[in-house]
Amino acid sequence: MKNRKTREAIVSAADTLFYERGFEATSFADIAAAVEISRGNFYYHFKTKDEILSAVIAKRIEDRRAMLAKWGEALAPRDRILRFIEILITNQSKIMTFGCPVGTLATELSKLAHPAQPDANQIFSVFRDWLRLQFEELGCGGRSDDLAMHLLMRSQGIATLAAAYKDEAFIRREAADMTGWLQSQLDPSKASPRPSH
Amino acid sequence: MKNRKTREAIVSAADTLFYERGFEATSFADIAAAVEISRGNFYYHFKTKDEILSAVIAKRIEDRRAMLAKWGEALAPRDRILRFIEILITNQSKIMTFGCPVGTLATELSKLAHPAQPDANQIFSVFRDWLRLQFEELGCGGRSDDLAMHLLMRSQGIATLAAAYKDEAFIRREAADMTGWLQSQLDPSKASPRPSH
DNA sequence: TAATTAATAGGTCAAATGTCCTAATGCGTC
DNA sequence: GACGCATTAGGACATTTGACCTATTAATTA
Repeated sequence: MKNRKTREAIVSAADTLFYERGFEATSFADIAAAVEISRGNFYYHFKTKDEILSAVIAKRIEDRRAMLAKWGEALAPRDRILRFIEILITNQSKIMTFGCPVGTLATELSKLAHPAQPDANQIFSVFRDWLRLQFEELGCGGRSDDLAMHLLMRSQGIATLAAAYKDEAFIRREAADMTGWLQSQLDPSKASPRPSH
Repeated sequence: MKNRKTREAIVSAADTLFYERGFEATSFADIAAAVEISRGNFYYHFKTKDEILSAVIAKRIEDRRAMLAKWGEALAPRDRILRFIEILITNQSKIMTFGCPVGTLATELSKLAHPAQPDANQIFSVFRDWLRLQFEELGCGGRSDDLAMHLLMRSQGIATLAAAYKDEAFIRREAADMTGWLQSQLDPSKASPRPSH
């Protein structure tokens, strides 16, 4: 079926455009042009803009779940968390240009009081729940969710400032500090009070 | 002159609306309605939307400068930084609903590739420079700017997650953790590796 | 091959938006 | 009181947007 292929192309293009320009700033025509289809064809697949948004959010959730599942197969819990921190380095240039795809969408939908806001938060929760699980496996018990939120918080803060200042060194420095923080949490005895500063 | 009064009312209303709904999502009509003036009158004061944006950014910079100057008179450097952290608690409910006014504007303008983005970043820099100055006064020397960025980073991360999850306890917990971090930086000997977690 | 469904193209529509203009009104000065 | 400038009102306009419709083509099935 050509159906699925076109549909996926639309969702993929919308995903990119929503990330790079924002949800509101992206129009039907923009997406249709990116996929090189007519607006009519577009309407055949998605009746409303909210429908595309839902599809994009679903795709993002699925993509992240798949990524984390891959890490789960190959890495130990501690290394999985380190890999999470490394995303900041890996996606450096995109983050410096467009910020964090998860955070910026959640923020935008929050301001628009958009009904899909809870769905967008689910993308956050994919990471939150996964991180909590890693900390639990590492024996952090009841602190695990707090630690997960702390890591998420740092990622969001780093992404926001990185996008504002376009400062590579800042990202690297804070990623290293995050790693130091992680070690101090998992191995309190060896912790240094000044990890990298 | 009535001129200035109307102008200030417009900028003030635009400031609020840009914060609560975002820049793009706020229309001329929205602002005019909020001030209860006609669009024609509006156009007399501001010819383009970008002109209003500039005025709003200038106002935000001025407001923050004034706030920080006040703190400078009454508080010691250390307490000034603590007061900065307290903003998160003081503005809790607004932050949980609309995020950080500084970060969300900078992010939005960044995505729109808006020419005023550097101006919006100046609001960030008001805090960054001020925080750096406090750390310098506290004898942190060359680390001062990094420490300032670290505090900004945490504020942004907390605001983003607070807006997503609307979690008061999270804000309080992370604000306390930030305070602990501050103490560990200013007074390394007494530092505990697990401030609050 | 004929019939039916899936998919695409392109045009239309009302509403909203940023921008601009002109006419009217207030208001201080001579 | 009359003049001139500052301010305000409200409408006009082109463009864009999300949404919708119908006609046409491609694909599948009978």
